[in-house]
Amino acid sequence: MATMVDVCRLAGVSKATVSRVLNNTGPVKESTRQAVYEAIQTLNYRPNGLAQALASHRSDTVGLILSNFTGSYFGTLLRQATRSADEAGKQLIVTDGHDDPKRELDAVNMLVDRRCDAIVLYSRHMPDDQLVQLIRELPVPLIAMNRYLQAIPDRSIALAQVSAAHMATEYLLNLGHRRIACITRPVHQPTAQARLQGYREALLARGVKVEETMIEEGANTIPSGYEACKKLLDRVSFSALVCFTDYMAEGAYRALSEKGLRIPDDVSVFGFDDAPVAAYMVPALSTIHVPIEEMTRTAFEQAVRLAAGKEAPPIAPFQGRMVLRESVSVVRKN
Amino acid sequence: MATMVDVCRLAGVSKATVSRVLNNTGPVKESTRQAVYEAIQTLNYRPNGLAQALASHRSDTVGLILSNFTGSYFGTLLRQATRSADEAGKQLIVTDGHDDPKRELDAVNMLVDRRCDAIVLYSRHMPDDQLVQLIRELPVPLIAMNRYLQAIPDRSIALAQVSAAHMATEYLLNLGHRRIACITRPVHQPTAQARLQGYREALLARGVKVEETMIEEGANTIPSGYEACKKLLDRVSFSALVCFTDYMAEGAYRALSEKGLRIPDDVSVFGFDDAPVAAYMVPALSTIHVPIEEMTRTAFEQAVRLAAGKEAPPIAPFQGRMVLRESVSVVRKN
DNA sequence: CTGTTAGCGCCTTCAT
DNA sequence: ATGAAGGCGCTAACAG
Repeated sequence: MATMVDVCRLAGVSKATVSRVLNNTGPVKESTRQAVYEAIQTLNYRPNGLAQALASHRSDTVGLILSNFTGSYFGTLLRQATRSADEAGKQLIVTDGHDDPKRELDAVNMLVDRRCDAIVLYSRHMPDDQLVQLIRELPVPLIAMNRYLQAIPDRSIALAQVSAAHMATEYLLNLGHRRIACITRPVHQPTAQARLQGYREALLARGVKVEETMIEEGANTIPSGYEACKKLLDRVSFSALVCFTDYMAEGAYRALSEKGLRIPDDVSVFGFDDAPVAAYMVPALSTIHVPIEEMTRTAFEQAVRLAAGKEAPPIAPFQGRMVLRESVSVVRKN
Repeated sequence: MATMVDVCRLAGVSKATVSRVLNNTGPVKESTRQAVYEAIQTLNYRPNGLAQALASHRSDTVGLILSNFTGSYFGTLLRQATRSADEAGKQLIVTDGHDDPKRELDAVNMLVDRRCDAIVLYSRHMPDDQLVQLIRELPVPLIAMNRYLQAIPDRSIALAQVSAAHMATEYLLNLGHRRIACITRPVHQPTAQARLQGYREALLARGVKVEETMIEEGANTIPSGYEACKKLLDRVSFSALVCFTDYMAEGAYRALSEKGLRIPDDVSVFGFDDAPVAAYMVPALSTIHVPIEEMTRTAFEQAVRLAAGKEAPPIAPFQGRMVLRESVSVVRKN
């Protein structure tokens, strides 16, 4: 691999000059610029990114920490992340947080060691206060996705979870449903708590008693949605079902079908996320659209802004949007 | 951020010694080792990865180039990639190839500039010979996934596409089907060509004429599978349908359902990939299981092996495996 | 407009 | 067992 000095020799100039034409920093006579270009060409020279980063204190790199790579949700997030990084002229480094605060911390440290310009962390388990402290102590800007940290609203990207779940539940209530079951995500996750809160508040606002037996926990996967729905069917009767994830709704579809129950005639089903599959399920799934792309783009723009030392405004929570399709109807039995 | 010299001063030793305790290279008296550790501790020192890489010519980093992040296929791949990288003690850098040979080349170069120890490239469009040449010229080892490069079998990971498609088609033939339609992936992709070949060969082996009108192209997505199936339904009649992707099968399910056709009573459907959803579709989808995890693991192990300058054996193509579920049955009409 | 000179933070012989 | 010194390849003042 040719190095900068090789270029210097061949072009008959100093390293400073080569550096100048490389980075367009400072004036260079056109003729010498050409000479340098030629040398670069014939030597097939490419600057060493590590050396550049070490000397300039910028690596043009942004790190992304995720703990789940499967499923369209994170696929969409990842795709937008690569695009945003691209647009900002940054390299994206993706690392696994293993759904564990300790390992997420390790990941952050590795990224810092690699001198990332900024870090985007999608964490489900790290406590808010620990996250806030981490962000404050870190030598590079860190944006937390999937959080609303009111102490540092310019570092967090969140979805208005409570109102989104409220919206879906209320919609079912308006259709006359009173027995509304729920398949939640793992309840130890803040996201699940918030959605459950929205679900409960909507019911209570209508004077419908919340029965804990109507709530079953899944693990965000299709199989877990299937199992959770079977448990519910064995335990209680309901005319509507809210699933806190489209995947779990997919599993529920199967469980319902196996019981000979028809959607929405016998049971209305509401999902969450608006996964690409939702519109093609049979029947098409009504769900809450989550603007993942927009949120991801915002996260990266903010990260890049902070990395550049620019002003970075606080970011308001994003709103979910109801997408009504075929899986819900007015109540027909109760 | 504390640096190595800070540690030196505090511990009263030289950089060499600090380096030794850091990397466990060379002997150090136990007492001084402790002193160094303490200094590191109190200074909260973390070595600069860039500087380490620059000086040692190893970055403990492996690059992965992908052009698609959506869908469970790449989700699974990505998850395994992070795991494999982890196990090898490497950082994973994921970059977008944008489904374009030119941009894939850019991505490779950026990774080389960052001094990755090895690169794994999942390319769908770069011609074989260009790929081979690239691999030969590159200063770091590159493993091509989704390819069988017989010139360099130690650098390519492939699935036996032809036989997999053959297997599925033959199975349908054995059930008595003769009118077997096909929704293919974009035909300009080598993968699609190979699968089509398997499909055609199976039919011909049974003396069934291959009708081009029975073949429709999709784009690997649910919506495209839906559209392709609708076109087929408007054009020809068939008792079985082979989809070269489970996603497209999902779309086809919906199209079939809209026409009032039942699976498998009216039409048998065969998928490809064995996505997590396959077992939960209604009816559960019969498909070809592709060992993505195993292939990915192998790719990374090979990459790491090569990066370490070790022996790296040639890698035989992986085999698909039929997974039979509810979506196929003996022919009932024709 | 261009060259000189220090670093950036660490690794790595080679002495001692 | 430890230290001194010279890179790794590039950027960034500062002169000229």
